[in-house]
Amino acid sequence: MATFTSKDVARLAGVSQSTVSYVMSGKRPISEDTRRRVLDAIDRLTYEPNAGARALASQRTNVVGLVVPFGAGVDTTGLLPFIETIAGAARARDHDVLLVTTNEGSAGIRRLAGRSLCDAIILMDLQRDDDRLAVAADVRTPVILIGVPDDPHGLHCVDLDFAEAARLAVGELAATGHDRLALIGHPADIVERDLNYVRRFYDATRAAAASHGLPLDVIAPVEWGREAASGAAAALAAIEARKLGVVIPASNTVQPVLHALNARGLVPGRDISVIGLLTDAAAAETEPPVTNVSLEPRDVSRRAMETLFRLLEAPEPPQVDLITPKLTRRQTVT
Amino acid sequence: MATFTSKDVARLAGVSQSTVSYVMSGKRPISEDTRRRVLDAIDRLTYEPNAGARALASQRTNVVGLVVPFGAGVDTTGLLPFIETIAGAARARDHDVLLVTTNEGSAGIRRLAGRSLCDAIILMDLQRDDDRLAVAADVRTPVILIGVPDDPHGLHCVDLDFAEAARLAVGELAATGHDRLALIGHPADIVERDLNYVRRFYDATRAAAASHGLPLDVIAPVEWGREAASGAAAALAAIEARKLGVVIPASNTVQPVLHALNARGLVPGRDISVIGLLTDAAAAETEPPVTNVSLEPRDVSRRAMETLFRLLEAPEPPQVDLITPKLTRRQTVT
DNA sequence: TTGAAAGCGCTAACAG
DNA sequence: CTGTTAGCGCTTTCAA
Repeated sequence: MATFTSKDVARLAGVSQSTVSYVMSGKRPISEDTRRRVLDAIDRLTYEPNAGARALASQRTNVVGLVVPFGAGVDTTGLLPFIETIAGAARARDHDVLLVTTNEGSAGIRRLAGRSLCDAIILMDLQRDDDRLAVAADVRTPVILIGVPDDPHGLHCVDLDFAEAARLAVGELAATGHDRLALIGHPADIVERDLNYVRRFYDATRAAAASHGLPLDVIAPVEWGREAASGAAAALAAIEARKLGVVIPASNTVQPVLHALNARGLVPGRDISVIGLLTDAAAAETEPPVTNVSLEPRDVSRRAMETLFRLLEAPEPPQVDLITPKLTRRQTVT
Repeated sequence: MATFTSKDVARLAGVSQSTVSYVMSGKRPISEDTRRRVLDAIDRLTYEPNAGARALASQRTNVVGLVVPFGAGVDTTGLLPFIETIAGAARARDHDVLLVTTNEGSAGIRRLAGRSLCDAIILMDLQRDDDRLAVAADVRTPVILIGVPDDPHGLHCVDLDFAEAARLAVGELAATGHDRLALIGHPADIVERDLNYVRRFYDATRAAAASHGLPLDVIAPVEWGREAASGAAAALAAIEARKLGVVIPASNTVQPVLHALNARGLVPGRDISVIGLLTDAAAAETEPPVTNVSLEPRDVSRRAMETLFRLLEAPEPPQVDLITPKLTRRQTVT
């Protein structure tokens, strides 16, 4: 497969190179006749425009930079749907996705922007006070945050409304007559990284419990995996309550805790209630299916991409765009 | 943050633009003195070379294209480690990763190659007879396959040695005195997609069972999730055997089947033996920890990237590079 | 409605 | 050891 240039297309179609360009971009009117000849030449040669040349000339790469949390022991559960949705939305507008990992820190953002590797950047997995934000705000390339840091530095934010999620969970447990609540925390390294949504959820849970007049025990940190889950279950078993309701915001922790409770003879949905913060798909697959507040990465990602493409057409004042979660009753709350 | 060009650096350092380029690439000797001045200028301006311009001039993008299986209901379990390892290896050599999803089909490969978006492509999730292979073989950009199709079309392949994995599993069950084996299959859509490794594993399991003189029941297809796992457990329970050994190559299916067996009072590791094909990390986390044949995406990815960078320096005759799995005894085989 | 031509920012001969 | 210069393949004025 030889590789052709727009010059070859032009020659074959008997037009100038600029005409080929204009046919492709639609940026100026072209007679139906020449347009046909050009398009015909394009696919007879299976011509594809050279991305580097195009980027150089047009200052547009048609690439979206995506900074994802790898490496650091992250809650990676919901990550794939984010990536997938973002990639899909990008392709729908003839853009590609360049992947950068979080462990590069701000250097990754500098590189994406400095080298003009992409037209816009999506930043995930924000810490509450993230040093990458200063860089992100400083850079010419528009940056969209998935997550809401303490200070967004004038950047656009999109995220699930974690405070509302907490309110929904607590509200449901209050409405079903629980007299005491417990919150199962995240692993220590996640808490230490001070991820924005973790704190947002905890704070709102506390506030909601207080406003319902319910005592709240916080069991944290709780690492991933079986052992830690057993420990958490033991701690739950030790709580004195007429009717105890448990909230578990760490998706990965939900299933192990359900098992551990069962193993102690505390059947979720009968002896103890559990509400998890996880995707509907994941909630439907737990054993037993856990009543959940939705955490839908696809919705968040889609919204982020909409914002991104709007920003690429015209600048906009930054805003915080929160997506409302919903509660789905399954088998773990009575 | 204004953005500078190598001309600005040259001016500030009092040298020519080409000298700046050579300092960065190391492609010709530079006196210690000018090198210092240039490097100094570079970081005073926080200069970063424009990727498009560099690609255009050098015919090298410093980008690796990665085609990942999204969308199609894929066994997505082990995907993240692949991506992560590949991204890391790329960064270690100053390359970035451009993500393309499988559901674009061969068009994705055409685009990556045709637009010169990357220097090399890694293709995952191959079907045994994949229409993308013809395109991949036709294209100037080197392509590395993770997986081994029936006909590699002269492309480099890297993968786990699934046949050896099957032999290890069957051998272990034979050695521990099992008189009958069962293989739990994949979901129907995965089988229909005719993924290369699925067939390789099945065939080798059959052959190994035969060579040990052990009867083998194949229970397939088995969908993801609880219900299908119960069905599979029922089928296992119905098999007449003195000592039954089960092999489960679908990572996602291992845990649900273990639960389902337990629920029927068939305790894995006591009443029935189970060997899973999954990563060591995942195996250690199942309940109970399942004896496993390793499926280590990191090793495979690392190897693929080594091959890729070698190929970028000099062409090489294609080869099939199989990574040897190992068996780890945990608690589900007696 | 179309063409000619000037760059975009870099690399890599070629020349000294 | 370093500078000059000719492109890389595209987009986009400017002119017609």
